[in-house]
Order: sequence, then C-alpha cells, then structure tokens
Amino acid sequence: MSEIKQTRVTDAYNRLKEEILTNRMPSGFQAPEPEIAELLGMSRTPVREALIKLEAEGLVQLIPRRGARVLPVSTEDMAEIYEILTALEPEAAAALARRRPGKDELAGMEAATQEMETALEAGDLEAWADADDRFHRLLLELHGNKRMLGMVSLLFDQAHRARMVTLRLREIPKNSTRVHRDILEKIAEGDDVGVAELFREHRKDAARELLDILEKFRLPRL
Amino acid sequence: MSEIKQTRVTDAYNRLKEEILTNRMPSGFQAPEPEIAELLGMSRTPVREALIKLEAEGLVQLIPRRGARVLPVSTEDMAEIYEILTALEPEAAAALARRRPGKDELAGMEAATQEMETALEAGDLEAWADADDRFHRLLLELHGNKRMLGMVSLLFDQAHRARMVTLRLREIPKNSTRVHRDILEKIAEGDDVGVAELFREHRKDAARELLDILEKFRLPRL
DNA sequence: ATCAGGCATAATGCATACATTGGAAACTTA
DNA sequence: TAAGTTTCCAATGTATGCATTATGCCTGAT
Repeated sequence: MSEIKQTRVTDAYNRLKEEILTNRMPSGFQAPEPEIAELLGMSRTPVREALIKLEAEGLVQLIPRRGARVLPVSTEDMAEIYEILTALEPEAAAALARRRPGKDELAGMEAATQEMETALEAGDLEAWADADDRFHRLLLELHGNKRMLGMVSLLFDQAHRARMVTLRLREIPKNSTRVHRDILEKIAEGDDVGVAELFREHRKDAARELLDILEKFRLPRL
Repeated sequence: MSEIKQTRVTDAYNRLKEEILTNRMPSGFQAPEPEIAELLGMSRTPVREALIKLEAEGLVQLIPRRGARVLPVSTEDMAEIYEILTALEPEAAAALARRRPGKDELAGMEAATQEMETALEAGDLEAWADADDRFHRLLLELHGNKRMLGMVSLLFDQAHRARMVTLRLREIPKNSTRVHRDILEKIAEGDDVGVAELFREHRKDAARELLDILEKFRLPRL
C-alpha cells in the first residue's frame, strides 16, 4: 500500500545521512565519489544524486576534484543556527497556543515531555535528547507550517553532532526539562505571548550554554 | 581569475531557475526529463542533477513517471513564507541595529531605498520590486547570518512569481517605501527594538495585503 | 457504452564509458 | 634546497545504454 519505492538514491541518501549524524562518518571526513560508491556497493550515479541532496541540506560539501567532505560545524555555525531557531520556534509556539489545541492534539508533546522527565531521572541522556528533539519537531508539526518544519529540521540535523558532543559536557538539563513542561502548559492555556517569551529565553539560554561549552572545551568545530 | 567553472549542471540550473522565476516556464508546467534535456541541448544527466537541486529549493517537484513539474504557489504557501519572513527579518534587523553599522556599510541599503523612492515616482514597479528585493537581501547580508540569508533567499524565490503578479494588482506601494526608509534610519540609530517592531509590522502588513489580493482576485495558486 | 485486461510505449533508475583536466609527484634547474 | 616544469593519474562531468516498469491505449467482453 504505502510501499514507497526504495531507490538506490534514497538508500544512499539515508545511509550517508545516518553515518554523518551518528558521527561514524565524522566531521571533516572526505572521500571521492568512486570510493563512496564502492562503500555503498553501487555505482557513482545514485551516490552523486544523494550527495547533491546532502549538499543542499548543508551536511556535506562537494569539492570539485577531491570528493565529498562532511562539513564541520563551527561555533559560528552553531550561533547562526540558534539565532534562527530563536526567531522561529517561539513564533510557532505562539501561533500554536493561539489556536488552542486540544489535549489530544498535544498528546504527543505531552508524551515527549514525560519522556524527557523520566529519562532525566534515569540519567539516560541519549533518551533525553531524543525526546527533546521529538518535542521540538512535534511542536512545529502541530503548528503546521511545513516550510518552517523543514527548515528547522535541517538546522537540527546540522546541529545534531555538536549537541550530542556537548550533551555530556554540560550539566544535567534539569532546568531545560522543566521549561519544556512550562512551554507545553502555556500552549495548552493559550498564552501565546507567554510561550513566545519563555521559548525565546529557553533558546537563548540553550545557545549561550552551548557556545560557552564549545569555548570552554576548545571545540571550535565539530 | 574568478573564472568559476561553468558546468552544464549549473547552466541547466540557472536557465531553468530563470525560466521559472520569470514565469516563462509557468506554474504547473510539466515535462519529462528527456524533453527538458533536449530543450536545454544536453543529455539527461546534468539536467537531472539540476532538477534535484531545484527540487531541494522547493521550486520544482519530481514526479516519478511524469517528469518535473513547476510547483504552483498556493495562498497557504504564501502564508507560510510570510510567517517565516516575519519571524526572521525583524530579528536580523534588530541584530544589525545593535551592531551599529557605519554609514558606509549601509550605503547599499541606502541606495536601494533611494531607488525604491525614485522608481516609485517614475511609476516603474519592476524597478521598485527589484530595489525592494535588494534592500531585503542586503539587510541579511549585512547581518551576516549566512544560513538565514540562504533560507530567506529561498523563500523570496518561491514567492517571486506571486509577488510579481500582485505587484500590479495592489495599490501603489507608497507606504511600504516609506517604511523602508524608516527601517533604515532606525538601524542607523541603533534602535534595535524599534526596527524589530517596525519590520514585523511591515511584514505582517505585506502578508495581509498580499493574501487579500490573492483572495480578492481569486488566485488560489500561482 | 462501460469496464477489465493485456500490450506497447516511453520515462526512469542505474550502470558504464570516456574525454577532460586539476593536482600531485617526479624531475629539472638554478 | 627552493622554485619552475613536466608528466601522470585519477576524479569529475557528461553521454549513453539498458533493464525495469508505470501509464495509457487498445481490445474485447458484458
């Protein structure tokens, strides 16, 4: 039914993206097309097309005579990314709040929040990060602006590696978790101005904390 | 020196994009790869790669057995686009204002504003729109967030056709022009809160006006 | 005339071939 | 040894070939 055609391009795309996000293919890694093609067990053609997409998403750079390079993410990159998130997400949250979504609609976000809390208690940072990610994506999905969701997803992906690295270098995200609960509540209450402000502060804090860590641990690029 | 390699992919990309933006290849236009390839006088390979990029930019849709289609822009699309712009641009303007750019730095924007004013007097709407576009891009460039610039550019391109169509359906953008001057001044003054607010209103007004026109003239998709 | 089924056509997805050319290494030369 | 040449190789950019398969058409049955 919903059997989407699994093509080699999508396969190459998915696998490469996965490799990059999990840092198995680390920042700065570079390889010519033929090598990647062999790695994936297919010809250059589909690999090439997948790489073009990854380049458009800002994960990879195609350098004419020396292959594809996994783009490092610098401190400035992170600053750029967070600046955009800081502008977009509060807006989405406010709009969502204005729409007064029902409890059922918010169930997903509620679950994500819950999971953040339990993961935090269990000390499972991976799970916490996962739930955090889900929370933010769900918010955008509920809001319904597809372009915004797409853009934010792109930014999340670009920032993914850096966030994973800093996850263990920062203090326990206890406050951040609480803020998520507050955000969710304000959305449920329809307090659009409130969420926007809260969310904005949340993002600003997150940005500052992350940048501080990158500086403190001398990690100018990941 | 700056002889960038002109490849067929970039050529195809540029030409197709041009065709689309100028509406010579209108919304909804659809053609299979071989046809486009012949149109451009090259083989399918580079055309394919160019189309993938255009798809990533949201200008085109690749439909498996029936070729590439120039994506129509619906009213909802425009609403999405303007919502994002409303969130991003005021932020950029505020940040720029905070940085207190010198007169020399603002020269480009000043020129663009000037041109908007003279174009308006001359009744040259095309020139006005051009200058308007330049104003907004320059602002983002000055701000320096490359990702934001890229994203906004993408949105501009997506909205381009609709804006061109409505250009003659709306009243003379006299007020809009004045607002640009005000924005520029506030940036020069370093009034970050002021620009943000002003810009935000500007964008909201623009969005409302545009959506009203689309509705009034029954143009649900362009 | 409508509908099911089978067939032909053509577009795609992918592999492969190949000419071009950037860049590194080897080789001079000073 | 440093700088300038030359050579060689391999990666890219592009064209082409080909198997697969979706789509529309044609046929025939109801």
